[in-house]
Amino acid sequence: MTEQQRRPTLMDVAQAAGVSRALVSIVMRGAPGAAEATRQKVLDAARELGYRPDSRARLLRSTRTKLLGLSFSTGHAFHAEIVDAAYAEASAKGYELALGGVTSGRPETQTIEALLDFGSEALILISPTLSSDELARYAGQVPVVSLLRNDVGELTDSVSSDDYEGIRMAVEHLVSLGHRRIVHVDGGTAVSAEPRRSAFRAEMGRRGLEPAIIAGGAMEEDGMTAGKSLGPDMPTAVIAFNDRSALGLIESLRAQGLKVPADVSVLGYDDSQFARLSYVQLSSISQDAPLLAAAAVDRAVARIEGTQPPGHVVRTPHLVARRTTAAPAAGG
Amino acid sequence: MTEQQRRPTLMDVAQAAGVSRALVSIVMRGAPGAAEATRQKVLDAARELGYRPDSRARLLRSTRTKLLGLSFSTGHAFHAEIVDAAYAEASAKGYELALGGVTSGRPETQTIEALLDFGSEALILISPTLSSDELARYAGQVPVVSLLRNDVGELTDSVSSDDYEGIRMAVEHLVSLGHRRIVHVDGGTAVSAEPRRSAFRAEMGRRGLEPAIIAGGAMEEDGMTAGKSLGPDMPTAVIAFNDRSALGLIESLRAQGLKVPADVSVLGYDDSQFARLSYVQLSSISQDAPLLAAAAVDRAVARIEGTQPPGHVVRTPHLVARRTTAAPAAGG
DNA sequence: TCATGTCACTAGAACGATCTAGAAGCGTGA
DNA sequence: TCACGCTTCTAGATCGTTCTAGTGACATGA
Repeated sequence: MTEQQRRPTLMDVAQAAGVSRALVSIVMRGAPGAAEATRQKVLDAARELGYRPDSRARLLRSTRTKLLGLSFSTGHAFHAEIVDAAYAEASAKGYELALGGVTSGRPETQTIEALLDFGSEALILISPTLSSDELARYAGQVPVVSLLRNDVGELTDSVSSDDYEGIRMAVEHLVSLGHRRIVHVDGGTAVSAEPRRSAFRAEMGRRGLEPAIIAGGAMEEDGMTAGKSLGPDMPTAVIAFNDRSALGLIESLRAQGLKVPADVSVLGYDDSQFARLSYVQLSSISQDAPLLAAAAVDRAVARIEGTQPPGHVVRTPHLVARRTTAAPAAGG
Repeated sequence: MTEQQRRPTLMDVAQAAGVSRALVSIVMRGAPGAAEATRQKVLDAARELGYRPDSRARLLRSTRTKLLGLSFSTGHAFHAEIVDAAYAEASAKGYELALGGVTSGRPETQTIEALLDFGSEALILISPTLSSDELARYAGQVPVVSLLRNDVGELTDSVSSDDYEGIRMAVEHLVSLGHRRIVHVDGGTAVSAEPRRSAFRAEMGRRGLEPAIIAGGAMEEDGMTAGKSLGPDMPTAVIAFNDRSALGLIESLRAQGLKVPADVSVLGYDDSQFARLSYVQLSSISQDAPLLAAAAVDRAVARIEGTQPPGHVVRTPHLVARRTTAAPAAGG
């Protein structure tokens, strides 16, 4: 049943239309240099045969691939949002996206190699875990844009959100509501956990408050665990490393019979889809995935097409106040 | 800074090693036909120059690409789990994976075209929404495997989980716990919502029970809404369309002051990562993503390498009983 | 000694597109 | 009439591989 017939080539179309291969190439590319009548004739023949240009051959000849490689972690919902936005921005700029998934069994380097093999003209890496040196090695081959992480050395571009400013806003928000005893459940070894930790320390210190930090992580489980250890000395507000941790934290507080935000305010980070769920309504710091993604794509395209040196773009996050933060109880 | 020097080719390596291009090609492919000493000499030269085979040229010449196209929906965590497993299975079979994301702004056809342009030798589509006819058109070009959906016509392969059996197990589980008043919150227009609906009707009917069905969907919000409409005539158990819906449902029940599973048992579907979260512990029907993914990859590879006709693989799901299902209260 | 086979290697033609250089057709002005 | 420029079209080289068909060297067996 499956007709495994050879797929038509430029040559076939050329013969069908009675012109040369070169002219068919011109028409298919939409390049100038073909009379309108011939153009139509060729297009008709191509449609008739079901011709589809062979990108391998095309790309081999014309060093341009118009392809951006994007690596992301499967399982990070926040990354998925970035992928969405990146698709839109890339296609608006006339580029296609090659996706590479990083999973537990598939290290980042392997994903990057695959993206390069596809012919990516630039790489956009979401929260890369490679060292600056390793990144620099790739950056010698193609422009590399690190997304959500900015300590990547001079040869790699970066587009990130201002972690300090995000935490400052978080502290500011809670303090202005009247909170004084605020705890930060950190991100452990996750990318950008450290800058947030130190930002928290600095901003609390600046206000003369005690910067209590508890070990956490990037997942619900981490928030759960942190929530339990909070027990004896319960603060009036908690800033979680991210939304997923915040969700686990809230769950743990509930289990302890505490109400959010009546007894404890909880602030997330990322403003992910979880935060927006109607039954969660998590107050969160938004890094604005679509904007970041667009900026990263723009940066990659600029590097490909221009001769600009690598640069570091930092965007300011913003606070999205929902239902999990409020003024502390009178006795707090 | 960025040295934009031409990347080395087979020719460069050949000259450096003092042999012919063909021999370098043989060595790089690990093909037989080269003396060990020469092999080493060539490999050294290649390493020295930082040679990396140009996949475009390679693929152009050897019609084989060893590439499987996989389309998935960003935002579906369950799909991400499949992607993970597919990567592992594909690489075990010596294939690379090309990922294509389907988003709201990027229809399935566009994703498929992109995957074909990359040179995919077969397509694996997770829950495709195209009609059988449209799928058949693509199936004329390359083998197409539909994952999680099996009503795809004769020309398209499919790997799916037995929805009837899944629902049967769900009903069986709840009935054996002592439940009689069971409601199914369905998946609305989602893929495989219909087979689950009718399976529920049949299995309840077979037991002489009333098959109550409430309109739902695939997201938390849908479960929330359904949960509210349950109000006046609360059943003792609910089978949700999937885990996300189940989560919303549980949240809605909680808001109504009901305890799960003491007052109402809730059963999910997919056994996704959400179900496994320690604070959720959702009982669920597992479709076993890794197994399904592996089966789909196997099927695709078999179709590529053999001459088998399209086929439909159906796997049996299994029940994972956790903490959200229990015997109904005495008065129930 | 000579056909035969095996092994290591090579020259040159593919693959299917794009690109360069140039040819053909046609109108225009000197 | 001829040179010139413009538009439209074509032949052939080219991209970096793999594949086909072979070549030469050497060993083997009759």
